[in-house]
Amino acid sequence: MKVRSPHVDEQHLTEQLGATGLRLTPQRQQVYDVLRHKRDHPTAEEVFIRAKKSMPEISHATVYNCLDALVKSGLARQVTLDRGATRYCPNMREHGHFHCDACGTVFDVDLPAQAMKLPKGFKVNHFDIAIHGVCADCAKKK
Amino acid sequence: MKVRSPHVDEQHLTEQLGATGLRLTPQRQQVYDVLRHKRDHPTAEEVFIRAKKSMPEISHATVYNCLDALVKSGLARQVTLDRGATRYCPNMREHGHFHCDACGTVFDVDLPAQAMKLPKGFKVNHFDIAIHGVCADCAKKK
DNA sequence: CTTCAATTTAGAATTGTTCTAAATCTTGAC
DNA sequence: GTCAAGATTTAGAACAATTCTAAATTGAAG
Repeated sequence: MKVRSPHVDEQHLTEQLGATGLRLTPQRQQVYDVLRHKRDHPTAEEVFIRAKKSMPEISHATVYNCLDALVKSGLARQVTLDRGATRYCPNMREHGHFHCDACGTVFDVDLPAQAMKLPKGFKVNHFDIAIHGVCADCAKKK
Repeated sequence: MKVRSPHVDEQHLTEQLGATGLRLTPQRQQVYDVLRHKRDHPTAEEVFIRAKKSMPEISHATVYNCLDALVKSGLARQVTLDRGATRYCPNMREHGHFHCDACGTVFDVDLPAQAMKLPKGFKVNHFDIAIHGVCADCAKKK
């Protein structure tokens, strides 16, 4: 009998990963905990640095592997703004990302875009929508 | 007296670049022509290869410089999907990008997202909205 | 406890982008 | 026109982000 649940949502993690044919490993747990702990849209490098604090042997490649596993299993999302490094976000609710051109902070904002719900005082310069899916031709082929 | 206009929108280009304090150079013209000629959202590398066909001495760095100049002047947009190379798009109309997960093609699609206007038969897996602007704190500071 | 496949690891390799310093081109002042 | 000043281009080096590789480790199933 398990008495403690030292990590967030251990069972949920196992289920989601399992459904994609992946295992829950200590490293994946750790990476997920890092994302949940501070939701500031860290890059893979930042996740690596944070994860090392309580798991000093974790490697770069593993962080990328874990982030990919989480994304594939629907536990996290990639956020790509500009040309810089990809960022990661454990918020799976439908939402957009507001990037402050001045301070660089990335905020989650509500959708839909019709009248995009932004916190008071925010000013939009421009926004990009990227949709992923399957085009008509490819859908037919399958 | 100029008799021919060998390139698309030469005057428009000069104006837009000029407004940002930049000059219209043969290289910038060439890069812009490449983007306009085949609107398949090429990466900087692809633009480089195409531009070389009629301007063999053009360099890598110049292509990046030109693309940045076009983006800054509002003549093209960056499209960042996933972790790969940034793509470029000369369509300045408000629109989103549909990435086919099967064939990789990137299609322009109409907005707004309320009932996102997709071509018939397209299937959406997920979409990301990235908004750029200035947050309330930073707006106050200025 | 053995076997097999999945996962992790360190570090090398690759890819995409930016930087650097020198050469070239433009523009405006004369 | 000529010249100086500044912008732009160039090749290649440097850098940053990501992926790959091969060996070691781990975990699950029999």
